[in-house]
Amino acid sequence: MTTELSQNYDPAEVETKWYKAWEESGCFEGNIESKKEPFTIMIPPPNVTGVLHMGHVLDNALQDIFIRRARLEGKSALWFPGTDHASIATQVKVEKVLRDQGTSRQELGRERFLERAWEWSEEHGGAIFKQLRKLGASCDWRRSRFTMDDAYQLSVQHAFVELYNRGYIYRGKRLVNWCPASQTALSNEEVDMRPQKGKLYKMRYEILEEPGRFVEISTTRPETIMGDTGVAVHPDDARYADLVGKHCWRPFPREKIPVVADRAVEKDFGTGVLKVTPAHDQVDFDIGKRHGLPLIDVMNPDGTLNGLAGEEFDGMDRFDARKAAVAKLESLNLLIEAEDYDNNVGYSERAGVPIEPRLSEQWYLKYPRVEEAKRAVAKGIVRFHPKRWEKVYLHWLNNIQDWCISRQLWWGQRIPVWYRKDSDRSDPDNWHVSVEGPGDPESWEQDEDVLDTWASSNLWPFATFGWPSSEPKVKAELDYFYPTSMLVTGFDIIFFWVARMIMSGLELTGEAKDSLGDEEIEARIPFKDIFIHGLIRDSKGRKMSKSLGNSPDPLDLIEKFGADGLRFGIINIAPSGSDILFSEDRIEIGRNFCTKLWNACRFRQMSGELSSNDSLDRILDRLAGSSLDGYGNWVLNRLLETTREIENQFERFEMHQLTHSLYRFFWGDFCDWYVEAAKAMLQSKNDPRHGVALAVSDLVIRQSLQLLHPVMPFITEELWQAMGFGQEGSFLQDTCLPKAAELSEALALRGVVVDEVGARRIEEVNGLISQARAIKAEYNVAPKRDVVLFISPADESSSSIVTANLDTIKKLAGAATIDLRDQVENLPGAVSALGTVYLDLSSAIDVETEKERLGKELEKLGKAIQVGEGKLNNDSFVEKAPAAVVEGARRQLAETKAKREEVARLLESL
RNA sequence: GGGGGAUUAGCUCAGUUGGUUAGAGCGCUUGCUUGACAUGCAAGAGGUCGGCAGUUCGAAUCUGCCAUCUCCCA
Repeated sequence: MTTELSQNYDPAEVETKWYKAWEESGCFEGNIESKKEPFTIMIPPPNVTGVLHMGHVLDNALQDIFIRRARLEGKSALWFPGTDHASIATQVKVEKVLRDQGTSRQELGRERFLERAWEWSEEHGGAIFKQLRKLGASCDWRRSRFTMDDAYQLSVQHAFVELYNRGYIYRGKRLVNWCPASQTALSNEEVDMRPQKGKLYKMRYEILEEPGRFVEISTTRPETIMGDTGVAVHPDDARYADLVGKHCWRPFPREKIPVVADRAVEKDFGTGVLKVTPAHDQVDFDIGKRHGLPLIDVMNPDGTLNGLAGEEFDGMDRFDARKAAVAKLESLNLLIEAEDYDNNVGYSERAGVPIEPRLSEQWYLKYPRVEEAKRAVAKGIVRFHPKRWEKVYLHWLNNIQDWCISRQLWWGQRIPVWYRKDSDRSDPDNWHVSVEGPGDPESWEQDEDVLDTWASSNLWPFATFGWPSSEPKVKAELDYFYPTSMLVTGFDIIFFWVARMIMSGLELTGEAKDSLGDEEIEARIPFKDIFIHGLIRDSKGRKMSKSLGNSPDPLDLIEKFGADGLRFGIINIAPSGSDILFSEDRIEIGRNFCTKLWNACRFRQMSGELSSNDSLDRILDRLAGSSLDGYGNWVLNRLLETTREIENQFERFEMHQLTHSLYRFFWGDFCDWYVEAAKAMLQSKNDPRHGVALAVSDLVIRQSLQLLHPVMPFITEELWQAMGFGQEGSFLQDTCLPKAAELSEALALRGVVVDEVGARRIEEVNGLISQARAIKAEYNVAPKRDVVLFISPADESSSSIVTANLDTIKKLAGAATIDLRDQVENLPGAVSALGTVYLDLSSAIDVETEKERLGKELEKLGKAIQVGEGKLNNDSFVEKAPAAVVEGARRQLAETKAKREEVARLLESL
C-alpha cells in the first residue's frame, strides 16, 4: 500500500485527512487494558470561552508528544480533555456584553444572568477543542468534561462538605483583597502587583495634649484618612518617644486618635510616622489588632466612600476622594508637600482595577495535608521537571496562608451552605452544610456566593472520573488511571493549581486520616511527574497580549507552517528556562524540516521498489547475510545512538534536546551524508550494494518516522503509509517503537553487527571530504565533479579505508579522479586524520593564499599541541587522571603532531 | 525585605555526574539551478564562556564574593 509522493508537501490536505481518520477509528480512546501499563495525562482545562493562543500550543504539543510516545511504547494512553468555567474571567466577559446592551447582572437578577452565562459558554465553548484538533491533539474527546457539568459540580460540593466536616473550612471576618469592579473577594494569587507612579503626601496632625505642636505623617492614600483610628511610630524612634500614649487630631472627621508604638513601622520611611487605618490596610489591620484600635470602614463595595467618611465624601469615587482629601488638607493648611513616588499597587488580575483591602466575612480553607504535600516532593514521590521548580513549590508551602475560597460572583459553583432564615449568619448553629441541602428548605436560604474557580479545578485529576461516586466503572477507572502519570503546565500556576491539586488529592482520594505514610502518599497523589515549561513571550521579551498585538493566532501559523511545522518549531525553541522568546523566524525550521523529511522519502521512492517494507522484520531480513558497507554501518550506528539519546530524554523529561537530536540525525547525518554517499551505490542496479543501501535507508526512515511521530504526527503518518510501512487499517501510532537495544539485537540476529570503531573511521572519511571541499572553495573551484585530487594517506590502514570508499569520496568531494600518492609537491593541500588531500590545479597555485591558509592551520595546531603537551608533561595529570583520559590525550597529541608536521611540510614545499 | 533564575558567537539558545581544539539554529560573507529538496547544497567569518578569587592534575561546568539583568512572593 504505497503511494507516490507529490513534489510538494501539502500540510492542510494531509492534516485534515489523517485527523479525521484517526478520530473515526477511535485510536485516541483511552480504555482500561489490564495487560498494558496505563499512561494518563489530564489536560490543564482551558477557559471554556477561551481561544487557542501560543501558550496552549506549547502546553498541548508537549502533552501530545508524551501521550503519543506512550502509545508507541505500548502503553494504554489516556489524554483526558475538558474545560474550566473560569468563574471571574467569564463573568467579567458576560457582564461586559450586558453593559454594552445597556443592562447589568443586577438588573437581570441571578437566574437570568446565569442563563445568559450558560448561553455564552455554550456559544463560545468548544471552539478551543476544534483548534486543538487542528494542532493534532490526540485527546479522548468522548470523555470531555466541563467543570460546570452536573456530575462535576456534585464532586465539588462533596469536597466542600467533606473538608468542612473535617474542620478545614471555616468562616472568618478579616481583610480580603476586594475587587470593586467585580465586587468580590480575591485570593492573593489573583492579585497582580503593578508599579505605579503616584504621590507621597506629607501632612501634619496636631497633638491633642500639646496644642500647636504637630506631627508629620507620610501617606500614599489620603482618601482613607477618615478611617484612621490611630497613629503609630517605631518604639525605638527617639524622635517621637515622648508622643507615645498621647493623642492627635484626625483632621476630618475631626476626632482624637491615639499615638501607639509598634515595630511594624518603618523608621526610615517618610517621616517615620504611620497613620493607622485598620479597615483598609493589612499592616494597619495588624497594628490595630495589637493596640485595640477600632475599625472604621469608610468604603462601599463598589469603591465609593460611605457616610462614615463624612457627608462631603459620601458616595464619592475613591480616586476622586483622594483629590478631594488632598484639597481639603490644603485648605486646612495641613498639607506640607506632595512628592512623586513609585510604588507597587495590587490590581485585580481579571478586572484590571486596583484592589482594595477590605474587611469582609468570607469562607476560608486551611490547607489540608501541607506536610504530606511537602514530603511528597521532598522524597521524590512527586517529581518536578526541571527539578528546580520544587524549590519554588516548597517555599510557597513553607509560607502558606489560609485561602479565601468564597467569591461574590454568580457564575460558578454555589457554596453548599444554608443559613437559617432571619438569623445571625455568623453563628454556626444557624448553618446547614451538605450536598443535598436542608430537609426543610423553606426555613433556609443558601449562601449567595460561589467558590473560587481553583477550588473546583483542584479536584480535576479525580473529579473528572466521577469521584466520589461508588459506581463500579468510576472505581475501576480511578484504580487504573489514578494517580495520573504526569502533568504538563506552566510555572505560573504552580501555586494556583499544582500545589492545590496535590493537597486535595492527598486529602480526598482516601479515608480521612491523621497522617499519611509514604505508600499512602504514593497512592493518593494526583500525578507522579510534573513537567513545567516556560511562558511564551514575543521576540523582545514582552508578554503576549491582545492590546500589544504581538500575539500571533496559532491557526495562522498552522496555515503558514503546517501543524507539524509549528509543533516542531515551538518545541525546538522551548528551553527549560522560564521565558520563551517567540518569533516566526524561529519556527521556520519546523516547516523546513517537514520539507526535508518529505523530500528524503521522495528520493527513496525514486531509488527503488518499496514492496517489502510492511514490517520491521521484512526490512531486517533484507539485510540478513549481506555485508554492511562502511557508510551503512555508520548510519545505523548513528540511528542506534539517536534512538538511545531520545529514550534517555523521555526518561529524564528533558525535552529541550529532543528536536535537536532528531534534526541532527535525520538532516545532518542521514540526508547530508548517508543519502549522498549511497547515491554512488544506487547508481547501478547491478551494484551488489544497491539492495543493502535501500534496506538501510528503509530501516533508517522507518525508525525515524516512529521517533518523529510524537512531535510531527501528521507528516509522519502520511509518509509511513506512502512508504509502505503501514498495513491496511493500521496507524503509525499503533505500532511498536523498538528500543535501541531491541533493534540492535534484531540486527545481530541477522548477522548484522553494528560496529562503533568502523563508524568512527567513516567520520574520518567525512573529515577528509570536508577538507577537499574546503580547498576547492578556497580556490573558488565550482563544486562540480571535474577536479583531480591526490591523497597521500597517513598510514597503511588509512590507505585501505580511503581505497574502500574511493567512489564515495569522489562523489562527495566532487572529483573526477583521485590518485593515491606518497608525496605531492607544489599543490594546495589540507591535512586530515586519514592523510593529506591535494587539489590538482591546472594553473599555478596562489602561493600567498596558500601560505596564509596553511599558516593559520599551523598556528591552530601549534596551540593544540601546546595544550596537549602541557597536560602530558604534568606528572600529576598522568598519575591522577583516569587512564582512558590520559590515553585519549596521548592519541590526540600524536595525531595533532602528525598533522602539524604534514602542514609544515606543505608550507615548506611552497 | 525574602526566594528563585539568568549571564556562552551579531540574535535566540544547547553544552546531564569536571576530561579531545566550546556547539546548534537564525543572521552575515563567498560559491553553487550537482535531476530528493533554493523551505536547498557547499565553504567560511565570528566566542579571553559577566568579573575576581578558590577547590582540582584539569573549570563554561564545583564553591565563595562582586556586577548586571530577570521572575516570583511580601
